[in-house]
Amino acid sequence: MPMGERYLKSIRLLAECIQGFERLSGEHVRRCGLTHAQFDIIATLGNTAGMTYKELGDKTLITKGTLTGVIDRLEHKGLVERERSVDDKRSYFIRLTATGEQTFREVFPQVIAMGSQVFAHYSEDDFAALEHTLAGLKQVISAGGPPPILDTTKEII
Amino acid sequence: MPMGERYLKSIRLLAECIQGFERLSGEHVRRCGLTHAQFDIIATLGNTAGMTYKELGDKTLITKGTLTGVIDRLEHKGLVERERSVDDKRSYFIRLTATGEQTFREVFPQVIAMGSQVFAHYSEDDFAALEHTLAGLKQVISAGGPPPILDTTKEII
DNA sequence: TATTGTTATACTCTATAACTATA
DNA sequence: TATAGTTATAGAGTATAACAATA
Repeated sequence: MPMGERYLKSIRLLAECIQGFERLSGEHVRRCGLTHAQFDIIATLGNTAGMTYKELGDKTLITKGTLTGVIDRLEHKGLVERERSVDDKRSYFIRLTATGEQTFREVFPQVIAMGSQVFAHYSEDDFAALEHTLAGLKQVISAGGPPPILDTTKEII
Repeated sequence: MPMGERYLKSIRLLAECIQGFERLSGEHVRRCGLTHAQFDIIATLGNTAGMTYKELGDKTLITKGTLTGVIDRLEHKGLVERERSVDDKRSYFIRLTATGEQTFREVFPQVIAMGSQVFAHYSEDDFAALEHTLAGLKQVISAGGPPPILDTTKEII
């Protein structure tokens, strides 16, 4: 294998892990009538006082034009609500309604329970190793290139 | 943190890694006028003699109804071609055309080169550690639960 | 002038179910 | 009867650009 493709196996594994996890969690999400994007929003807003479109878009990687549609549908379902920001009148705060909170508390634990079963046999060391390697990976990826120093001996985040 | 949520950090990291990687590779993919699903097909067909819809659907997790549309658009662009299977006349083989092969050889190396830069400072040990943890993760996820034995001392695949 | 969010457009993906032709 | 792929439907996500209100 050419050295330029050395990382491909990792990326393939990464993609397969995500696909697999989403396939498992997707059942619970869809059972509540939520799409993946909608669940992303609910999960992002859960346990917060709300945030602006800008923040929501940055966290979920949904562009503003698309976000309006997703929020519209969630608002129509009565799961989120818009409120004008006091500081900046161009801006809206989006937050979960009482119903939205309820959905969050129902769906999220189901996904958590499913994940808990998957990871039932992971030890503290297994988790630590997984987090350490993923944290390093995340850092180089989000930097768009290698970091100044890659210290593999301690936790990065 | 409740023990039931111990794995959430890993999943968040996993999702962020994939998001970050797709954000980087997405540029190259879109620059060639391909969508993510279309690139999946091109990448899956690359370096193969072709495969049936069933196989393509299984590998890319695209359901058959959707797959017809994706293949239609790729065929319309002249990147793939259908050919009736000899063994089973219900079945089609899908393979890259010469143009499709060319696109594969153009786009894929660009994504590879981008990835190579990202992973430039990864050592052989870094790759081994990453693959080992991801392989274990993939196994428990695809099994939908814990594996019979989780042997963390050797490579799983 | 720049930014926040909306609207409009056009396309793609998605799941689902009914359909055909083969097996 | 069961399977491979198509078609039809309806909804949802996506990028993009033009736009209004505000900063």
